[in-house]
Amino acid sequence: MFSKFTTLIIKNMGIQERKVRNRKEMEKHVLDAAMKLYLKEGYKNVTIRKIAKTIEYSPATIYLYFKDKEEIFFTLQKLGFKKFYTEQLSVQTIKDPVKRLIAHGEVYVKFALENKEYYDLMFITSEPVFMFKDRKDWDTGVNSYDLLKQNVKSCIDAGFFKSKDVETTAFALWSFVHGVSSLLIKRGFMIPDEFKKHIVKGSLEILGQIINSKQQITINK
Amino acid sequence: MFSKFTTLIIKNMGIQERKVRNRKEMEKHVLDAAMKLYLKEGYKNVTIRKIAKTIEYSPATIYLYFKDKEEIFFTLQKLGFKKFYTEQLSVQTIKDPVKRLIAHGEVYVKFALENKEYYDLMFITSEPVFMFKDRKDWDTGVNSYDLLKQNVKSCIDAGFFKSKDVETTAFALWSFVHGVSSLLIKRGFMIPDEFKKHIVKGSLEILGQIINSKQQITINK
DNA sequence: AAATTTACTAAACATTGTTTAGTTTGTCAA
DNA sequence: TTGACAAACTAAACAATGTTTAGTAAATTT
Repeated sequence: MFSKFTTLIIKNMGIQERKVRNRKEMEKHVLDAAMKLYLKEGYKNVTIRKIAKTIEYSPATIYLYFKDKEEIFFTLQKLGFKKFYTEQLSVQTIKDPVKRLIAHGEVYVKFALENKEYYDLMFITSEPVFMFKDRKDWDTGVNSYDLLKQNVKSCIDAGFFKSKDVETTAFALWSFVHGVSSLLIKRGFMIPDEFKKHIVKGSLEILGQIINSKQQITINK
Repeated sequence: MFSKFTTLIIKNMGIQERKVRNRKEMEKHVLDAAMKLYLKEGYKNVTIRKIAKTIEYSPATIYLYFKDKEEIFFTLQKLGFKKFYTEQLSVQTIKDPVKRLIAHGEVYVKFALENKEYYDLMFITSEPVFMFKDRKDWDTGVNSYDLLKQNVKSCIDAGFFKSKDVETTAFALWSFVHGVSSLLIKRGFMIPDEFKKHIVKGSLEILGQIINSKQQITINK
């Protein structure tokens, strides 16, 4: 009876685990297919039917894994925020507050330009109209902004920046890196390719100047 | 024979003019209806059928005035650029280059926040996938950017800014005001309303600091 | 008055997201 | 192993979309 009992549990658990695994695999297939289609021709190109054809299932099956099309994009967005937050954490090892904040800005723009589609979904497009019923879904986004404010505060505490208003300064810095990123992503065609690197570099130098502002004034060249 | 000839022309011209007038009126009706729907619930809410119902014509009629839905939005975009350029021109009366450039930035953000939908169509959304076959369609956009570069150059010539690179500096400034504008428009819900004015003001002060950078260093408080 | 052009529309088409109702397959107690 | 049950999947249909076609009625020209 003991063996029978255990085998039952073991069997159940094995099956249950496989089922969870299968479900996650299926979800991933859908997300991968959606991202692939989005990459190729944008939001309009991502149809449930095309996703279904890509993963070789019927359209109806997709609705067993995602409530609707919106949820698919919302999930992709969440994945983007997760990756984004992880990459941003990497700068926290830098001790010097100014260097850290500058690196933070660089990582931000780097992420945006290396993950254009994610960035688009996260901060530009309004397509997957946000589902902000659960605040926790927005968590990594909030965490990222908190991280920025924390790093801004370190600089202000160390005597940098003209203003001592953390909130406003953080917003201004965010605006700057977001502006650089989104213009390059959405209006990149306006700028010749050979200029782009130069422009990013130049913009980041200006970012450095903003952060360093107070210090440089006292130096008085 | 003379009178017959002239009356013919006059008659034709009257009819022709009325036809042109009618056509323009109809186009305006369509555009107004589209904008009204867009305002209420965004791009997804603007359907040809709803526009048709609003203006009390059949859906097919709309296709006599616009090639497709895209062209409707493209036209709205062009109207936005026109308004945008006109408003920006107003700062050109300011003689002092620094004051002029700061005012330019203020007018930019002001336009964006007062014409959120236009700004969205012009610089954020990718929905009306751009029709850039004719460069002239993009003219007022280019003019606006040229205006900015001109104003940046005046400041650089007058000894402001750390960098002497007009192209990069102009892009950085554009990034900044675009970042402020687009974040407020698209992610405004993240910021309590009572902070918004404060944040805009603070950001514009930072903009002023960037522009004034060289000057302030030599002053050395 | 006849011919022609213009302004308009009803009806249809293909494509979309999504639901329903049902089938097939897998799981498990007996 | 078998019969009941649940899980996984799908064909077919639905309503809404952008757009086209083929045609009508009115305005205009000849």
